[in-house]
Amino acid sequence: MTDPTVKKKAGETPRSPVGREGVLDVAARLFRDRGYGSVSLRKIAEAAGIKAGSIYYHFGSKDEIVVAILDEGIWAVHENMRRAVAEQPDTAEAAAILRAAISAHLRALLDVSDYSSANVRIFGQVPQSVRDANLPARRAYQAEWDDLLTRLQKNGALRADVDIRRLRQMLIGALNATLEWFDPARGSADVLATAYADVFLNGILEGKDA
Amino acid sequence: MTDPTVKKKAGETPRSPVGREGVLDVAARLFRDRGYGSVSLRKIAEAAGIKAGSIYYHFGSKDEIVVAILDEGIWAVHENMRRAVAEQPDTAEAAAILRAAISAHLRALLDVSDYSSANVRIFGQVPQSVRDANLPARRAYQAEWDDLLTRLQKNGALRADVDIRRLRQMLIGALNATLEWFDPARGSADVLATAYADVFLNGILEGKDA
DNA sequence: GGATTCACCTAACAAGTGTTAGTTATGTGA
DNA sequence: TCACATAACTAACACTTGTTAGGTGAATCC
Repeated sequence: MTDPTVKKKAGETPRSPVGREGVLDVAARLFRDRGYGSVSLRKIAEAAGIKAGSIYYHFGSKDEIVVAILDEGIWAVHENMRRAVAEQPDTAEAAAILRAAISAHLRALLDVSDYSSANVRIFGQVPQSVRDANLPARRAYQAEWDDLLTRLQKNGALRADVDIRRLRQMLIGALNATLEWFDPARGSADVLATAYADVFLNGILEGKDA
Repeated sequence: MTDPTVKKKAGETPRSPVGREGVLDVAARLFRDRGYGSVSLRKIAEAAGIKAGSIYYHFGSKDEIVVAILDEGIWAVHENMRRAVAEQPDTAEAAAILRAAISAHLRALLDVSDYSSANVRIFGQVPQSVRDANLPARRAYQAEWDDLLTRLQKNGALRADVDIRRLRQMLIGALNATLEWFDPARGSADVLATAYADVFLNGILEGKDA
């Protein structure tokens, strides 16, 4: 009577495995929304549709999950930003290159990657050992920005008197802060990126730009 | 033999009470450094030099502590910023007023108040009910900024095409983000405020300012 | 000097924490 | 068909969590 090739009862979803990736996806969103200390393995498991103990099939500890999320988060912004800059034509002006980088960073946080937004929001809350594990990736991304800004300054496009390291901290910090209030229903990440670039490039005082 | 007016044994500090304020001071610093979910009442109590149960003499719940810290934090920045603007002479230029406000906000976070920095860092992690309790204070402070920026724009000092609400979010967000990396050993909050104001007022492109 | 108040203490509670060990059902390759 | 790998499961562990009830010693007031 019952087809032997169909093992599931009617009405049951085939129930494909959640897997390591599914756990990470769900955990990244929870960490981003509620913070590191407020998210337990049982909450992650429940949101993923499995039981807490099962998480240890994929990960050795809670911190291992967090490190994986933090690393993937940096990788995603880094890749997004690097590609956007590389895609600019050789003839591109300094302003256009900077705009592309700003937009890429912002879109990674607000549109593309839950991992990137999770990284920004929980990095300051995780144990020191977890932070340390994520530091190399962070530093590599910062170096990418420093290289770009230094190049533009040497070309004479940026003021000579701005400290590159501090400028990078200001820029990334300002962009990351959008996570605190950005509402996709109120405007796109792209429009926001343009507004940020306008202010950073030309300032807000009347009558100062070309 | 022993003086009856001296009740403590020699070597013992008079042991003045920690009190409500002492608990709040210690809690604000812990919340700021470790995040909301990672700080238990027992950790607060230990840091304050009392036992966990004793906290309930001063507060009705953990959330009551957090709300008190968040409110005090906004009050401190708000007061700092309002005073700095009010102290500007009537003849002050728009740029000078804005610089004063920026500097006041930044100093409140980085120098003056552990409560203000705690607010910025944990607001996004606390339960909805706690957030709601702090919202009126937040909105009042935001309105103060919006008023200031609108006034400067009407005077023609700020570009007419910048959206005030978004500019305020950009400004406060950028300044708040300094908490993530600021190191007092590397430079004062005042110097940092000047650098931020320079960028926001004039931008970073070469050859654009007066 | 007795009562009261202040600021703490101890001890316990039920619920939730990360983690481990052992088990089970499903699918795949030989 | 048997062996194995995959991806879960259950049940428990020691510990931590916010919170409560009741008790204690010192200072203050009448």
